[in-house]
Amino acid sequence: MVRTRVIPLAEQLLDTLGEQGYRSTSPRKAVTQAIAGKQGHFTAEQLRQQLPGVGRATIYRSLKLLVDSGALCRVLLEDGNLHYQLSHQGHHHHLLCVECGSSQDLLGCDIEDLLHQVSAAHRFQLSGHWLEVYGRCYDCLPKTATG
Amino acid sequence: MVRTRVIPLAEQLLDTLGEQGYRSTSPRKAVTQAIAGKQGHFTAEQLRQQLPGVGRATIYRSLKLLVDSGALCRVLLEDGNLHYQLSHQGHHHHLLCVECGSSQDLLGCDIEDLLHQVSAAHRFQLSGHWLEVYGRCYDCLPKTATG
DNA sequence: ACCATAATGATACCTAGTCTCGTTAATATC
DNA sequence: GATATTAACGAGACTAGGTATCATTATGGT
Ligand SMILES: [Mn+2]
Ligand SMILES: [Mn+2]
Ligand SMILES: [Zn+2]
Ligand SMILES: [Zn+2]
Repeated sequence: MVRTRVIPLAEQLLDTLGEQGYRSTSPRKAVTQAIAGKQGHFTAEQLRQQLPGVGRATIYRSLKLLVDSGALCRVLLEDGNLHYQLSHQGHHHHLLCVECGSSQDLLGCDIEDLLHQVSAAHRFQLSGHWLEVYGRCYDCLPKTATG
Repeated sequence: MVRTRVIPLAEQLLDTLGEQGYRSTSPRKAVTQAIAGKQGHFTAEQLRQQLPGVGRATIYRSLKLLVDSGALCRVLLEDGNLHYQLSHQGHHHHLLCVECGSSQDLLGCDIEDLLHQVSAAHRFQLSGHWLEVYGRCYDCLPKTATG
């Protein structure tokens, strides 16, 4: 009997679903394990190729559940492609490197406050927003001042 | 001979393309006229239905040219659908009403400054961003304090 | 008027995602 | 542990939105 290593985070994801009444099925175990092992953001298609035994509809259904539960966040790349990424906190945004594709969480940003202010000025009742920030991460900056 | 009314803005859009070396063709005239007559945002599909004589590829090609030239901006609705809208100024953002679908340009917003600050704090070289703001416009707010 | 070629539209194709529906398997109850 | 209920599954058809191909047409320069 092979002892498969269960990543704690995967169990946690599954538990989150369980608390919402969703059953703990083996496709969901496979999906949550695969996601828990991911470093950066990924597409549904990548996940699908990694889990050929799981049906396509199930992949998409699981992603939706995890996004709705807050465990995953959607990331819109500059090229328009939608990726997914583990969400370690609540609502937040990403600094996406157009060079290496890495993403950093945007921390200590009072964009919400700013949006509330300007919304009020426009007599607009703010209910949500979508923000993505593109550029180059530190590792991808040209290291010297001249080319 | 029918005298079709040419909307000045349509000519202006066509001129913009002309300055970039693109020919003034009749499909492009049809597209720019249709767009010039639009009030709010619209989808490629709506434009296509309005112009059954223009090929689908041409609709998309024209939209791309106009976005690239800065005459149109893309607007991402909360449901994920991509719309287009005349761009009266340079880079800017929209307050999108989830009730009536209207959009206001977000003015006097120093989000760029804020993003530069926080990017610098993350040692991130900012090159672009995408922001959409969702909520209710003044007309769609409940008019009284109680339900 | 003529020419080079940009632009077009019909069509096939593609990617990402949803829907349907008959089958399977997870949980609750006994 | 057996049974019943029904959530969840997967195969596959389908859809929306958009792109690639390519033979034909129309534009703008001379
Ligand atoms: Mn994140
Ligand atoms: Mn605008
Ligand atoms: Zn990078
Ligand atoms: Zn409204």
